[in-house]
Amino acid sequence: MESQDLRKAGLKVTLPRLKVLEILESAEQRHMSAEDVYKRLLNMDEEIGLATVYRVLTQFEGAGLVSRLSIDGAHAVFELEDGSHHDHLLCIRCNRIEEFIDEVIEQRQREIAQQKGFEMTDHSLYIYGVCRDCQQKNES
Amino acid sequence: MESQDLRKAGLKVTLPRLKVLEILESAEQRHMSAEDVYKRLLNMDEEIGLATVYRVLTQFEGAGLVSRLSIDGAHAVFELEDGSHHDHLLCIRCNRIEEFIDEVIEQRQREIAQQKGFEMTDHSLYIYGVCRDCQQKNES
DNA sequence: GGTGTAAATGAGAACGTTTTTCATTTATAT
DNA sequence: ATATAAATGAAAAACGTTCTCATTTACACC
Ligand SMILES: [Mn+2]
Ligand SMILES: [Mn+2]
Ligand SMILES: [Zn+2]
Ligand SMILES: [Zn+2]
Repeated sequence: MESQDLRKAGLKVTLPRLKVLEILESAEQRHMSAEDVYKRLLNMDEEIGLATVYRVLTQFEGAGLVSRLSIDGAHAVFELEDGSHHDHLLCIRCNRIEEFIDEVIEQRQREIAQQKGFEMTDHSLYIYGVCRDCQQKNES
Repeated sequence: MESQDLRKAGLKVTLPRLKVLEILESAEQRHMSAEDVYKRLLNMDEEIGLATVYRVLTQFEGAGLVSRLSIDGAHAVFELEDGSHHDHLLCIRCNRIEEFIDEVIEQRQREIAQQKGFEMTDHSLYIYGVCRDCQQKNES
């Protein structure tokens, strides 16, 4: 019952919020843009505006239910927050997104921040490349 | 003589391009947004449009003369390309930007890409935090 | 179950950054 | 000097995202 998640987050239980949560939970793609979510809503014949989708996703972010990736110049994408930090690998051909976590990198980042006198609050790491599938498609 | 840099890059030698190059070379801040460059031009009483500044910076990027940082949701910032890759630390209070390079992180990234079957083409790493100066200003 | 109130929504306007369009100007090869 | 392709300025458009404001809705209380 997702209603509890919403109430716990101090948000009223409304149809747009339930539907957006449902989409994020059942999507085959874990990382979705606001536009992706909006299109899915249209397919489900839900008359929910794009502005509402943005609002809801932003509120979910504030409530810690989702996190937002700000990839380069592209759209922001959102994913359900599962409490575990991770970073991302992106295919520049097909936009596939893979996740990874590397403690060595995490630790080095902390050391670099300390060495430069920074109190680290966050970091953002994206590795770009061509995924295995896209490499094969390109063999000539 | 910056004209040579331009000609080498296959770009005609024009006043806007010379001025933008000059600004990037003499700026006290190594990282500048298009707007920053444009404002500097106005101060120098050069009547160069913002669209031209964007165009020139984008061409310089294509020619390998400058590189573009796409920081989170903020403006893009540009810096003169010196051939040496580095990553960035950003102060979330005063927007100060510091540079660093860490071979351990670079190497781990290569390993992660390989492990996931990606042919790595690029990466982007930003560490966010509060710089030393801004920490002191906040002591209560 | 009604009622009142604050919160949430939809539609479209506004936003800030960046790109495009198009008529005019300019650099450069001849 | 001339011709031609490239570069420019100004304004409009594009883009993703946020805001405004009139209307609707959730839900605390009776
Ligand atoms: Mn993820
Ligand atoms: Mn730099
Ligand atoms: Zn791919
Ligand atoms: Zn600072």
